[in-house]
Amino acid sequence: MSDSAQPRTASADSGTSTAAAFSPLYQQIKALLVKSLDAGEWKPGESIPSEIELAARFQVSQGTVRKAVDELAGQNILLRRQGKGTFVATHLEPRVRFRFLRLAPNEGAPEPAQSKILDCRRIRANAEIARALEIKSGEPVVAIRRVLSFSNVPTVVDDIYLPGALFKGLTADLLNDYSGPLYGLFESEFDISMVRADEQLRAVAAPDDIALALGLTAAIPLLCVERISFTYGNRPVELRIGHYVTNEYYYRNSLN
Amino acid sequence: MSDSAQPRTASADSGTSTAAAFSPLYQQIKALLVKSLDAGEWKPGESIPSEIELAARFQVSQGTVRKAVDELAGQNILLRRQGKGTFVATHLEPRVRFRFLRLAPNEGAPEPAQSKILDCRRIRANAEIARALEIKSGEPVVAIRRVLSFSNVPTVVDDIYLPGALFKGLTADLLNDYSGPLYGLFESEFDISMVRADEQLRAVAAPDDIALALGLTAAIPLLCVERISFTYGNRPVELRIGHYVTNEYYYRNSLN
DNA sequence: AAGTGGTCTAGACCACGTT
DNA sequence: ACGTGGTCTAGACCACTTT
Repeated sequence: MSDSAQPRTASADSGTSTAAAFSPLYQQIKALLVKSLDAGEWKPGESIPSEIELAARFQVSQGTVRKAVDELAGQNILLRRQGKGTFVATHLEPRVRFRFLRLAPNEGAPEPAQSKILDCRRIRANAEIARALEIKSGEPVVAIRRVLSFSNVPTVVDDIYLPGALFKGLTADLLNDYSGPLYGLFESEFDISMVRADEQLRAVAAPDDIALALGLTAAIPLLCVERISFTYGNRPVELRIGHYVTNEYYYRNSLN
Repeated sequence: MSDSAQPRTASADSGTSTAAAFSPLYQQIKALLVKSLDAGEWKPGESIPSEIELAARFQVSQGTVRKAVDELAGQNILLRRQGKGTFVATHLEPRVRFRFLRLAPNEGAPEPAQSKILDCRRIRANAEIARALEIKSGEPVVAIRRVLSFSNVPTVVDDIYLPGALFKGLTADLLNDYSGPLYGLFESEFDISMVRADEQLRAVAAPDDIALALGLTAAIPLLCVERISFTYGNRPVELRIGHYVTNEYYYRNSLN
């Protein structure tokens, strides 16, 4: 085997416009890996094939597979463990949990949250929900309201909206019977992995119903967090509007 | 030259405890590069030597230099430009500006902010400032208050605290004569590059003086952002407490 | 044409975990 | 001992920018 280092050009010319998009081999491998993940070939928590096996499967060198896997590991989609293998990230591992829950106490160590479901019903998407989930207005949506407490202090009210088509058997009973992070339930019961999220943060006066759910007597300022979560391929699968009490807790962030 | 792939072990045993910390070559190179950046060998905006030159200088292969540079580029400390070279990141480039200013308008495209200095004086560090900046209580600190406006709407009040020892000639006049991002001024006038920051976010009722500075009539909820900024080597060099009006703007964030 | 970073390969060896 | 990911090297070629 002599030189075979030429990347296979990914996309054909679309006819009209400029040059064909050049796509490096490792990007193509990366896309293939994501496709397999999306198809459920490897489930969260499981290991994917070794680099050598993947190299053989895709007919590229181990180094090229490595670069593809490196990027997916950098996006926290895969998890490398030296000596053991490469694993599909899961929200059931404690290590990953605080990636999406950014509340930390002003003092002391973080504690696990207790969740209480206040409501779970099927509604039709209004314009805002439809836009966020990229579905049509009027399509079915599961609407959940829950309270998160730390050390028995109610701290967060989340309003969660999920595409009905993807969450068929989701009921209040199922939610109540489950303890652990919601995203873990979504993985194990509905085969939906949350991979990334965008958030918009604002300070607002507590709306009446939220204040009530939190046991607040006045409309104190709350941190309003509007989140859209995405699964593989940047497909939005959750809209979540949270209201956080930020007296004893704060939202932590890092700028790089 | 045969095999010379053995990494030079970085640290000697400290005597007491367990095995010597293994440090890969590229990490050592990375540390050397940061050291040079910190020493001002290459200034923000300038290019660093080519990979081939660096490989010769450090007596390693180009691939090892590449991995070190890759990581620094991933941290936004360096900036790679194909065909041109590798450059030291600078806050004067528009591309980098929105990395540290996370306010985006509810509608429309982001606009540049106008800054107005309300105050600039030298004070002594109280306990909170001293802890954040890792200096002693009572040491000199530059305290700045400014307002940021978008389209002439006052939106942010920042209280900024800087170690006096590092910002000798910083005066209100200097700040007023300057237009552009503060971090750009810090780079060009004081040789201090902001590389990373940690933030704590809370919703608070507007304090009186802040409300006054923003032209608010009532104590509406504000987003309070407490930021500690770091230069090379994780040395804290700025404490900044911002209060944001989040009616027309929001704080954007991404979770990965 | 020359120089830069970007991709790809092949092979050696190291560190870690399991068998 | 073996298999996994992690590091390091050397060399070829590609893509982009400047001379």
